[in-house]
Amino acid sequence: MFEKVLIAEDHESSNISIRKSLEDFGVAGNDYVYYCDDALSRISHAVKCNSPYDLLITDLSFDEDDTPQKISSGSELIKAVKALQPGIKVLVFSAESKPAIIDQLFKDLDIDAYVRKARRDVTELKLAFEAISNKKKYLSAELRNSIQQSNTYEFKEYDIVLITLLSNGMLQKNIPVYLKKKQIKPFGLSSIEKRLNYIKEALNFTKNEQLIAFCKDIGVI
Amino acid sequence: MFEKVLIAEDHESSNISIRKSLEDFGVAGNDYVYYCDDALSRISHAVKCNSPYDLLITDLSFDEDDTPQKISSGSELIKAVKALQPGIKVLVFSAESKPAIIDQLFKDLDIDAYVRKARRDVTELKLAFEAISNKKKYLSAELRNSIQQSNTYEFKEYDIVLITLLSNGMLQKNIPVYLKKKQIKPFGLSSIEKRLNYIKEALNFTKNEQLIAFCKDIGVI
DNA sequence: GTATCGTTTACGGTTTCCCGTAAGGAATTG
DNA sequence: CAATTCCTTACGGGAAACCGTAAACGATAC
Repeated sequence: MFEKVLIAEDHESSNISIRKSLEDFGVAGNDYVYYCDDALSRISHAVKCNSPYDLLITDLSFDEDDTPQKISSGSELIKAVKALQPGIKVLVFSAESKPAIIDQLFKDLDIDAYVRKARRDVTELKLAFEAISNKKKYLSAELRNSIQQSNTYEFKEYDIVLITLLSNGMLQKNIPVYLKKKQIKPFGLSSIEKRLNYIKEALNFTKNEQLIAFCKDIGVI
Repeated sequence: MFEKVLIAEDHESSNISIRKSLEDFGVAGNDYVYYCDDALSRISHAVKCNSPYDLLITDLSFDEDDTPQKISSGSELIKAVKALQPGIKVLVFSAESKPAIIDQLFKDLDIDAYVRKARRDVTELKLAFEAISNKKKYLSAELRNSIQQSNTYEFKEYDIVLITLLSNGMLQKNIPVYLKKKQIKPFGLSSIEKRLNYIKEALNFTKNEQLIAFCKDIGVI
């Protein structure tokens, strides 16, 4: 069972529900914050006071507002927190449904549970608490499946540059001069054509328009 | 003040928070459902019993699951509900942030308030309750701005068809046969080229890629 | 009927894109 | 220092898109 839990969630409504499900689960000592920076300083302070948190519950995306933040996303927060307190358990609670992104959380950030904001999310939160307190990981069967099936193309930074330029209306034949100016290699028109072709082939697309639409959908541009 | 409120929201966590903010606002009589079909039958029943709901609070997107639904989205639900009970007030509570979509809700479905699931959403919910009970509409200043900015060009249905086809990878020169088959006029290649040119000119774009990116951003495709 | 106006379609020249092939360069290996 | 391999760039022919102009069509008015 957890003694101290920290909730980092910017949406008031979600924040309330997380707190409520923690209470239902029998966890009394929980704190909540609406900003990543606040979360990190709480963790840091708790570690210094020798009363560290057992569990961090965090969203992935945090809205920007008039309070500028050093840390602006859940994954950055997790990275920073684990640097301070490697043993802390982490539960991510987010609306994100893209398999590739969720997969990375477990692999790169070694999180302990992922619960998607969805139909039975509160029920799942409790299952996740249960699992973590038994030193297990938690991911719903549904999401586990979609991760296995997902074999999306992994966009490199170079790809994003090209696609962004196209989406800004630059003529393909003018991209070489831009890349040369920015010292991005390769800058030959042929290389650019080849790369775009390669991407489209990998995704089974034929036209740039399709690619742009796809990238907008999955959020890489 | 409202006497009877119905909440249609599939996410357990959001559902809980909406109920809580209604209570805080002093509304005792609220019902909640997790499916659109349930919502419609509740409304229908209440109308028949001569004790109709004053307010419907609904999400826009509902996850599919193993319980197949006739109505699968909030906007369909609103349409069906208004057919039964034209006078009912409607508050949409959703994570959707695309200006075009939110704008349509007010214009086409004549909703009374839109609150985005975001940082201070519970506070906004209460402001929206307040506004509606004073027979006013509610939309946050932030969203009002983004709607004004994105409304530089009004997309017709024909435009959407063309842009969607392009974003699906169809060659421009093949669009005429498609339109002819679907009996959409005009279908001449020249007309298509002219129309696309007209749209791009209006938005100050030069390339299709730019147009696709823009439409994805504001949510018309 | 014919004149007029606006819209739709057809056509042709130019530009851009697409795509295969080959040449140039750098790093690696024997 | 060749030989190789891999990556980058150059080139050229053909396809598609772009763009202006003119012809065809349809509705309306006279």
